[in-house]
Amino acid sequence: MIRRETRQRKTVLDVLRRAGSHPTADVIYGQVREIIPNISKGTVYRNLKILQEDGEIAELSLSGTVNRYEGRKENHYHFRCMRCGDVFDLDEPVDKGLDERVAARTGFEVASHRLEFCGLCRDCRRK
Amino acid sequence: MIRRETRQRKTVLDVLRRAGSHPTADVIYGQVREIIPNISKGTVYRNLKILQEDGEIAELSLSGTVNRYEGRKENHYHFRCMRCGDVFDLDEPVDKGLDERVAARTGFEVASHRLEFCGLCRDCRRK
DNA sequence: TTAGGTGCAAAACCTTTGCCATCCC
DNA sequence: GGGATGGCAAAGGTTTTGCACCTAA
Repeated sequence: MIRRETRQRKTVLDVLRRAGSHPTADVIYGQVREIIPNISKGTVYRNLKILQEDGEIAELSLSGTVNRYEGRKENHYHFRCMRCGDVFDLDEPVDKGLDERVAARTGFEVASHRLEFCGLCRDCRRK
Repeated sequence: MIRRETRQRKTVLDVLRRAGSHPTADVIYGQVREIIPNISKGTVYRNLKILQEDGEIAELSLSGTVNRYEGRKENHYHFRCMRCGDVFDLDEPVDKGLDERVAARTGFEVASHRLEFCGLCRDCRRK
């Protein structure tokens, strides 16, 4: 399947890259609609899926039912505030050897790992 | 709100504790129904939520839309096979100091962390 | 007795899909 | 031209909820 460059797909990617956060599909849809007012939700979902397949973006399946997306490519870790629900990127260094150690110990083929912290963010712990 | 001990809630917890895996709500529903044939799905969902609130069980929000649940209380890590979708518990030692290090670095209050590996399980990598 | 719980069914959500028109290469 | 995409709306699947009836304490 040869990908075609469409305005819709490009805009979805742009919005996500510029977001700097981890928006839900619905939030992305809202922002894209400011640029392409008649874009449909189905198109946003389809393109989010395609961009994932192409490795352009990643789907974050953190807690909760709703998926969130992010545009960064390098692996990094996340912190989710249990009060406000916001998700932050962390600078914590990524342990590159972790995958290999687990692979050696389990016999599984380890492709990647994902580390998520949970607690209260700076703003919420003050309240 | 004072909790009452009902057969339904007790059975949901029992099933999950004995499962040793990470079943979806639907799978739990199926197994509970072998014991209480006329239990409703709503009750299973309600009790899964209550048991979470009480810290008896945990919801795993790994990839995919469907939530999975587990009965273990101590922190431990998971491996998800990207082909068969199964989730395995790992023996990998839990890094107890990790939360504190991140807390010190970020100023967030870190309650816990969750580490998930992704790849191919032993069976699937052979195929 | 009575607040909490259950069953049932409908509603609410999020996401995917089918279809046909449209657009890119 | 022809296959990839988009828009629209309906379908699909999971989870939540309202309500009347129970039931544990």
